[in-house]
Amino acid sequence: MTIKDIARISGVSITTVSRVLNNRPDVSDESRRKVLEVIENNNYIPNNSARDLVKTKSDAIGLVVRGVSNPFYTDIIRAVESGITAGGYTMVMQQIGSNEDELKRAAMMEREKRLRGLILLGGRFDYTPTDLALLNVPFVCCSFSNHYGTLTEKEYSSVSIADKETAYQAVRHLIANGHRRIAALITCTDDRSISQLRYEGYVQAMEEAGFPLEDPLVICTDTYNIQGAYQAMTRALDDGGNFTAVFAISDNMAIGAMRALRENGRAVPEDCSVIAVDGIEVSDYIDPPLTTFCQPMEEMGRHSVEILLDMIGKHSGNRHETLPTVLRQGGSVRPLV
Amino acid sequence: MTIKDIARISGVSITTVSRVLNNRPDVSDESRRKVLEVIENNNYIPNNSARDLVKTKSDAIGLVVRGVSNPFYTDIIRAVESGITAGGYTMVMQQIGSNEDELKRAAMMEREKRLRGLILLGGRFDYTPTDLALLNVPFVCCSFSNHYGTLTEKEYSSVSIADKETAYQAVRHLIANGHRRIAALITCTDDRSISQLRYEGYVQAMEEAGFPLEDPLVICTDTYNIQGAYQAMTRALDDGGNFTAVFAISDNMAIGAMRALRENGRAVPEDCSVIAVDGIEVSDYIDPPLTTFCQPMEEMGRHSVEILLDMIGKHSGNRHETLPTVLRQGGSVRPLV
DNA sequence: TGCAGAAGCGAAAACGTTTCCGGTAACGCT
DNA sequence: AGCGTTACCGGAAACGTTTTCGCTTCTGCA
Repeated sequence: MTIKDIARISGVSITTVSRVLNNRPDVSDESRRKVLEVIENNNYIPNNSARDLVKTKSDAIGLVVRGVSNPFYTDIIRAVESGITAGGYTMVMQQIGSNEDELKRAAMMEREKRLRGLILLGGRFDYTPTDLALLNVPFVCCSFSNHYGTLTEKEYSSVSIADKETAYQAVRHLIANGHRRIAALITCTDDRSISQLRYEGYVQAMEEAGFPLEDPLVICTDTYNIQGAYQAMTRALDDGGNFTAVFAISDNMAIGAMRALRENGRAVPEDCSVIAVDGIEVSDYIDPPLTTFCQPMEEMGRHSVEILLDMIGKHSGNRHETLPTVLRQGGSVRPLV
Repeated sequence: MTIKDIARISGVSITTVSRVLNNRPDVSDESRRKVLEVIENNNYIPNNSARDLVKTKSDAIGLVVRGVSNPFYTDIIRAVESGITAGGYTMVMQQIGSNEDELKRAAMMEREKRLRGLILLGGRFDYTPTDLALLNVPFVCCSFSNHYGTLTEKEYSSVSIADKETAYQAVRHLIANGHRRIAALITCTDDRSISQLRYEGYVQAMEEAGFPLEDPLVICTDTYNIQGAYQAMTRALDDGGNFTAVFAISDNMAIGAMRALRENGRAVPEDCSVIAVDGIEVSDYIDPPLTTFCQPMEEMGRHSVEILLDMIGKHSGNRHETLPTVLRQGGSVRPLV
C-alpha cells in the first residue's frame, strides 16, 4: 500500500495525496476528505525511508548516553524520549563506555542515520571547537558543564545544574553543621566528567574554610556505581577513616558508602554525616533518608529536547540553561557535637 | 558524497561500488582495493534511507517499554541496546503509559519506521493470536508470561523468569520462617501485567498452606513505584496492619514499604519480615539489605536480542527462555518467634 | 580448437516519497 | 471582453541506493 495506490483509489494524483499527507493548504476540502478516507480505510502509513531519502534527512534524533544504568540518567532519558516522540521525531539511543569518545560516536551516528539532532547526556566537558566541528546537526549537551572554558557559549547548547556550585553548597552545609574533617567520595578514572566538577566544588569549600585537605580525605573509586563506592569507603574505613562527614558526588555512591559505614559500626548520622547530590527517588526511602541536592531530572530532559527542537525547527541559536537544585533534607546530616 | 561520486572517482560503475559496500564476492581485488581507498579518503558513508527504501526495510529494531524508570528495566534496556548495536542494528525506543496498548503502538512503529523486529519489555500477558497478527516482523516479549494460555508457544518468543513460581517460592520462604499472616503488596490497576502473575504465586502459596487470605492482607497501589508502595503500606499500617511479613512484588515496592514500616515503628526484620522479587542493585545496600529473588537482567536483555536477531537473520522459529532466579539473602527476613 | 562455465562488470529499473514547474478553471475587476 | 489573480491540481524529476539481467573476457577441459 503506497501513495500511488491511495492516489489511484481516491482518483487524484500522487501529488495531491502527498499534499494531504503533509497538511498543505492547496487541496480542496473535497479532495482532502476523500483522500483521508481512503487512507483511513486502507490504514496506509507513509514510508519513512522514502520520505527521508527525498528530504535528505530523517526524523531521528540521537541520544548518546554514558552508562545508561545510572538511575539519575534514567529519569532524564524518560523525559527525553517523551519529548522526542511527542515532537514527531524518533529517538535512537546509544550508550558508550566511560572511555569512549562520545563525539566520535555521535558523529558516526549522525552521518549513518542522517540524524536531525543529537542530545549528549553526561559527557566530558573539555570539548574544543574542533571537536564540535565533527557534528553537522544541532546538539544539546545535557548534564554537562563547559568547565575548562574551551568553548564559548555561542558554540554549543546545554542544560545542566551548576555542578561545582551545588557541590560547594553541599559541603558548606556540612561545614555549617560543624564538620571539618569531611571526606569526598569521588570517581577518579574519568577526570573530564561531571564528577571532577563536583569534586572541585568540594575543594573550594574546604579551602575557603581553611580546612586541611589531606590525601586520605579524598576517597576514590574507578567505577561510578554503588558497589565501587562501597568498596572504596570500606577501604578508607579500614585505613582509619578519620572524618566525621562524607560528601559523595552522587546519591548512588552515597548509598554505597552508607552501607560501608554501617558495616564498620559507624551510624549515620550519629557517627558520620553524609550528603550528596542527585536526588534520585530511592535515596529518600533508605534509612536514614539521604540529605541531598536534587536535580530536576524530568525538567532537564524536557528542556534539552525543547532547545534541540527549536534549533532544528526554528533554526534558533545555541541556548544554555542552568536549572536550580533543591536541598532535600533527609536525615543523614547532623551537627557535629 | 554519494555512491555515484565514489564510482566516478574510482573509475568503476555504481554497481561495483555497491558490491564492495555489501561485501559481495564478484569484484576483483584490484577494483575492491581502489574503491575502498576512495571511500576511505572521502570518508563516505552510505545513505541509510536510500538503502532502506530499496530493501523495503530498515536496520531499526524497536524497543517498547512500559515505564522506563523502573530500575529493573534499566539494566535490561542497557543489555538490549548493547546487543542491538553490536549486531549492526539501530535501537529505537519508545515507552508507553500503563494504560496504553503496546501492541498497537508497536504495530504503528513497525510500519512507520519499517522495523526489522521488536522487543516488548514488560507487557501484558493476555495477547491473542489476533492481537499478534498486527505485527508483521519478528518480536520477542521480555519479562512476559503467557499466563492465560491465550497463545501457543509457536506464536511468540519470550524471555522471562517463572514469575508465578518465583513469587510462590518467595512466599514459601516466609512460610518456612514461620509466618502465617503475610501481606502482599501489589499493584492493582493493571491486572494483566507481570504483577498479577506474582500475586497469583502469593495466593497459591497461601492457599496451599491453608492460611486465611483475608482482604486486609492484600495491599494495593495504583502506581508501580516506590512512593505508591510507601503510601499504600502506610495506609495499611494505619488500618491496623495485622501481619508479620510482607511479600512485595518488586524490590522498589519493598523499599517503599520498608520506610512505611520504619516510620510506623516496626523494625525490619524484627517486627516484620520483607521479601520481594527483582534484585536491583540498590536493594542490597539498604538497611537491612532486602531479601529478594534476583532476576538475571543483563542476561534477559541479551537473550532477547539473541533470539530476535536469529529470527531476523536466520529465520529461526519462535523460542522461549525461562531464566532462573536466585535468592539473595539480605537481612529483611527473620523467623517468626 | 572449440566450448562451457566462471569471473567481473555495467546499464537500467526499481524502491516510495517530495517538490518543482506548469497548467486549467473560476472569479472579480476594469 | 479582456486580464490578472487565485485555487487547485498533475506530470515528472529527483533523492541514493540495491538488484536484475545481460554482456565480455578469461580459464580449463575435452
